[in-house]
Amino acid sequence: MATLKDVAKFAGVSIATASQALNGKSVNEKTRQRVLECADMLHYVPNKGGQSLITGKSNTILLVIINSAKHANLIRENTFFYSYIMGVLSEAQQHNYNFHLEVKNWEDPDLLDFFRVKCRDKSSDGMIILPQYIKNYDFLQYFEDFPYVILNPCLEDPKINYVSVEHSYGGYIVADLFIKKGYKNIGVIHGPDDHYDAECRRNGFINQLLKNNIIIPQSAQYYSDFTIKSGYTGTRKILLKHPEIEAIFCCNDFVAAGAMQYITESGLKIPDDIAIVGYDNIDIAKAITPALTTIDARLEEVGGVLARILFRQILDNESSIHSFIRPELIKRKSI
Amino acid sequence: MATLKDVAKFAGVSIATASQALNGKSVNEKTRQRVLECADMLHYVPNKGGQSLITGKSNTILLVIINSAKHANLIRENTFFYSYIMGVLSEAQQHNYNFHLEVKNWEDPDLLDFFRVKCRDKSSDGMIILPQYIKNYDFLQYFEDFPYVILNPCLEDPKINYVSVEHSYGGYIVADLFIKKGYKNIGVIHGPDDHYDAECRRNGFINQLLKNNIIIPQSAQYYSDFTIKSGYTGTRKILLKHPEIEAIFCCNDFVAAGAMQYITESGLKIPDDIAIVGYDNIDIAKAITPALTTIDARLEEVGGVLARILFRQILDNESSIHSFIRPELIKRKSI
DNA sequence: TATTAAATCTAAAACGTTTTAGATAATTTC
DNA sequence: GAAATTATCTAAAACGTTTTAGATTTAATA
Repeated sequence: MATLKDVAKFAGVSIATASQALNGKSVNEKTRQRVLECADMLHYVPNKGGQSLITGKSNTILLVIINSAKHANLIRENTFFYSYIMGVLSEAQQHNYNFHLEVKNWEDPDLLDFFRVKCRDKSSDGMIILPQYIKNYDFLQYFEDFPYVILNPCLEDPKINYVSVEHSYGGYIVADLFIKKGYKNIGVIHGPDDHYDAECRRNGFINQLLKNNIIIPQSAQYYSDFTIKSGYTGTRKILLKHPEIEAIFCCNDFVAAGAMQYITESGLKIPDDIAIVGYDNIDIAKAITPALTTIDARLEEVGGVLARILFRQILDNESSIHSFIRPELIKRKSI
Repeated sequence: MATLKDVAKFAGVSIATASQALNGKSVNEKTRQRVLECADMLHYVPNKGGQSLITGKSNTILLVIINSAKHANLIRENTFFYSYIMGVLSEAQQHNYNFHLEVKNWEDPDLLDFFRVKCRDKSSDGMIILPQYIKNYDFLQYFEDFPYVILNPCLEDPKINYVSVEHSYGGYIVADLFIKKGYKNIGVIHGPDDHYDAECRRNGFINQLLKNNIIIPQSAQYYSDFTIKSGYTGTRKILLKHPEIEAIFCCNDFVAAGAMQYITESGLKIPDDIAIVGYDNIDIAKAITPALTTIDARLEEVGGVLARILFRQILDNESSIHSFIRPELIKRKSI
């Protein structure tokens, strides 16, 4: 495999000149052409390791998804991560950066070590962290000057870099929609109680109802694990006890799909008998019948924003960057 | 940031000894302990660039999805890629390898160059290629000894490394199922005509029907672009002309979802009035009502197999590896 | 033409590892 | 106790770049 040395020798110049010619530094135009020709002829491609060693840059960004082992399937089955990934990836490609992906568990005994290493081994220039099921942020101790950004951290410390999707606002929108529609008998299927984003949705939703003097009894609330199945069983549980229910807010679109399966099987009509609202707006929301009214968590956009914030740190040396994104209602046919 | 030199100095040994101590080579156990302690104390982490430069390895594998610009949304919206990704990623992590992802288009003017560079810049040790909408395999010219594996190449050249999912068999299964159920009036919504996998399904399906003297008129066949929408319009087009149709084979689960939307809206019952079979077995298949009978393309498993074949090249220096995977029927409620 | 300024090039250092061949020290063997 | 063996260590080279400071050549000025 040809190296810069070979190219230089072939072109009859020094290594330094060859390097400069290839990197657009000032050299005589005639020699530049000669070097470029030789590089081409020898199929020269710069060695990334060599470049990285001297520049200290890898031209790579790293996306880390941290999951809870208790909910292992969340990552594999919940394709909304795919949207984040595409958002980040496309931004990375626009910056001519490589994209590196890792999935870790909070329970991994080497989790802290993972971060320690990744912040120091120069394999990436910055890190985007998607923490599911918050445990703690001990790992931040290793970051020092290493660029990073966290999605929806549960502590909004002004010093850390983060993007916050205002899920409590998302919950608020749904509550407001229910109120406007005049629903009084309402059910809700929450996310897992240790899932921060789900907690925000829950609070936004419940509080707005409270303000309008609507209280949902505990027996009309169910804590799901975000899966279709738990949406199904949750809905059954609620409806058996509360046949009067007119509308159900589901913490995500999978749960909504499960809810709709149960409701349809029971011979009830959506939205006439029971209205359903989901959350996230993943592809499933468009696929099911009737098409699901849901809250668009703007997943791909969030991925892009995360990446851009990271690049502001990497390229412009900014710090303490925060960004807030409001989810929005997507009206379809289920309410 | 501490380097090996620092660790060595601190421990009072040479750089060589420090390196050997850290890499489990034979050194006196007492000095090893000393070196490890110092490394720890200084927060030492080996620099990847330096390592890669000398070893020629990056401990990284690269997954490249090649799409057609004409069908740009396929990648972003069709989350079955997510399953491939998870399959590859988890295998990579088990080998302690990093995972890089790229999405390219056949139309990218720099596509060839991309491969030329990636095969030579030492940023990865091998490449998995998922070509959608086959154009050609010119890029293989750059691979020489660079480890790679292709999913479903349209040319099954014994010299190249590939995994072949027998989609024609998948098509065959569905045809057989329809025949066993006694359906005579059958509709089919194909994938795009320039999509190789879709072509295989089509042929397997059509041929098996032919063998049983069933011919589907052109007006009961529709070429979709794999989206929900085209499933919807395709189904409408077919059913308006052929109200007698009893079953429809959809080229993927999105299309099946669209088909089901139209059918349900028309007041028809699935599967009583019309049976539907999808393809892929992505999450949507479980989410829609009734749950979709479909062909499991074993996406995550395929990702794992691809990665393992790549590692056989990287680690064991094997070559010309082929693997064949049979899709299988998943019976649910739509037939 | 001599002097100065600008353009062009290069030698050498540096980045942080791993590995090899050999030096030194410790241990075993007879 | 000397010779042979083994264990332990190190100096130096190598990997392939980029960058810096200065050397050389060329062009511009007076």
